Amino acid sequence: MSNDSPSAPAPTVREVAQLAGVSPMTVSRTLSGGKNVRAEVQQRVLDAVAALGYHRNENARSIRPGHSSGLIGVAITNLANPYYGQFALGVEEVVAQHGRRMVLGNSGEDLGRETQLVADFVGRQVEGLIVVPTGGGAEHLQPARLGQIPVVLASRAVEGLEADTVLLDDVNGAYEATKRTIDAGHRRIAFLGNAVSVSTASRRFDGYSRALTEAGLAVDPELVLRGQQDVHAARIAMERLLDLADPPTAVFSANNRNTIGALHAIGARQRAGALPVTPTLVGFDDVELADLMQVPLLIVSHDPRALGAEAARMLLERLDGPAADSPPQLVELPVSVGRLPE
Amino acid sequence: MSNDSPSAPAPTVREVAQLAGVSPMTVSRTLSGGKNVRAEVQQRVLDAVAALGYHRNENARSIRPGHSSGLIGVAITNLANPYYGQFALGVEEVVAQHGRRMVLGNSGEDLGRETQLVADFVGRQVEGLIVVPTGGGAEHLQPARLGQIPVVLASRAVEGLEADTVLLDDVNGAYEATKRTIDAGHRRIAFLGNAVSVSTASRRFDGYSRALTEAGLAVDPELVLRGQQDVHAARIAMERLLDLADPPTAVFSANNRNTIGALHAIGARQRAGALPVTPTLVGFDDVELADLMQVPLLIVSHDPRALGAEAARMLLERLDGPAADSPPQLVELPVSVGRLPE
DNA sequence: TTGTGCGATGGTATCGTTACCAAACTCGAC
DNA sequence: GTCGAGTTTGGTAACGATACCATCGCACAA
Repeated sequence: MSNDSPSAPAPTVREVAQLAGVSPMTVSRTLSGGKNVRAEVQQRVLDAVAALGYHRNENARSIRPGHSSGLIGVAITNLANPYYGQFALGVEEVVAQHGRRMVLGNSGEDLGRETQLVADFVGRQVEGLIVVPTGGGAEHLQPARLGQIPVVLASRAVEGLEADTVLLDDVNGAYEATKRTIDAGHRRIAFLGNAVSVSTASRRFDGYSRALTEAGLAVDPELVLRGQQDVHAARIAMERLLDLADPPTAVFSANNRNTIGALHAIGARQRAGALPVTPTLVGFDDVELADLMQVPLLIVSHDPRALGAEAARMLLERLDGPAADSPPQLVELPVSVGRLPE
Repeated sequence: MSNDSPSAPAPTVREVAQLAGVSPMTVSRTLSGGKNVRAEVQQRVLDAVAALGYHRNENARSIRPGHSSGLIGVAITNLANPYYGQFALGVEEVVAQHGRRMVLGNSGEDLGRETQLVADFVGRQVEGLIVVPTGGGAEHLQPARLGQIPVVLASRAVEGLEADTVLLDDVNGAYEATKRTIDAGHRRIAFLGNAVSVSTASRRFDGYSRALTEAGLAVDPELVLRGQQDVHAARIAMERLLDLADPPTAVFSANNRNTIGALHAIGARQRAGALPVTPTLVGFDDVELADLMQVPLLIVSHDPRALGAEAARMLLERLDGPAADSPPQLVELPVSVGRLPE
């Protein structure tokens, strides 16, 4: 009902107090529960709050001793990947249940941006950090740099950094999926992966190669293509595999970007009638619609939302839990390996 | 190098000053550019900052007059939808370029949570808001409630709210796609849509029905199914259409959730060999892999990242631009309508 | 030598809020 | 009517950072 001047600053507790005819303290008390304030006075205060459109200044509150900001800083690598949208959702849901808010930044797989993000989060007095590390550097996450702010690493580990970490069971997922592919009779199984420096990529490669080795199969360098960070690069890599003199009969893809790229390459050749034998695709991460493709498919599936939720839970345990000083924990969430068709 | 006590509070400018043997003012000056501070003193200060792991408290800074928080509040409806991940990415990129940070909240299509989110953002002194409104209420976004904080509505408009708005060209996109479907010979074209209260849904329905009407076709209530908010509901709706005595030869789907659900329904029947005629699918929003499906498909595509970027640009124009008081603007971003196969 | 001007530095007050203490008031018991 | 206990209210200081003004010192010109 009231818009004083065109560029009035936000109203303060003082102005509310004046309008209600009380002291600022009474306003403050009313807004934090109303203990020891007469009901009639409370009503006057609340009316004044509504009339002025007053909101407590959380930043001012947060500089007072004992009070904290209620912010959780989240740095992820690629918001364009639906996987990380789900991850962020899981984080958001859990922290919101605990009265916190999420500040989200996107590093774009760039260590410099990640470092900047983290420094900014700290300056904003976040209570804790959840980071999907780009890898390639840990300096900016060391406790000496962060002071008392706890950090949880999600999805990827960082060497040389002691911190709570939540991962997927990458190694076993990749191992199990590759093993089932071998059991189905495949002998030439290729590998498509993202950047080697990313810990998920190397863990999944480890599972893949362990399964091959255990079955007495060699890891053929010709069939291992790594470093594809987006769908386009993955498609080109898959085309290279299809063009080999002796193409693989199955392909293990280490993440959903690579799976989608591979499906595009396969789909294009199918339509062109230029694919004598359709390779079996084994992919880590769920892909919407993948189950409808005309390609034999085995998915190692998991729930990124649960991953985010678990990271948030670990962080809140440090913040609110009793054992805030316990040693860093490592949690590996299970993945589920589907079944190959027929 | 230094971790005093197990639970030391974050160091303050005072402690840095003491360690460097200067006054807090000199520290402050050094950290904001170093004007009028001797180089040698600056170095001492910077050493002390590094030794203590000091970060300026942005919250304390932000309560000083003239200084603002650098935060942009973003409320979206469904982070699980890849579309909104891309949208958030567009926002983040643009605001980061302007030295701001994004605080992201997910409303889950719930007006109560949206209201709470917005109030919280205001309390945290965000400089501006970007909201994808759930619809069904505008009270919490009225200028009287927000004070001087500018708001940009994205993707969906809100009736009775004067605010900058950026939409897609929903009506024309739906009209054009429907028209091309009619031109291709289809006469029974169904409609699958999300909640009627969502403005995109009704705008796209408008375009659909206008195209039908102009072609002298009636909107058949039997063929219009609305209110499907997720993939599962959409699949069931599509199955109902397929079960009709006289099923549609084409289906217009108003968003990607409905498109994916419809593809699942169609795909399942195709595999079961229970689909005499595969209907043509016309869908708003891009869908990864949709182009590889064995279904005649026409996509009305657009770039959610550009939508987010545009919303951020409009907001920053209000904040930093010269014409901060100009009347609310409405921008409609173009969509691109593909071509029907053969 | 004295004066002038400028660069370097520190003291103080302030932003919005609330913890702490003191003061004023209410009510019932004697 | 007086006292004490409990409730309600307000004043003051402090959180961390910095704008503003005062002060100090130095170099150079007269």
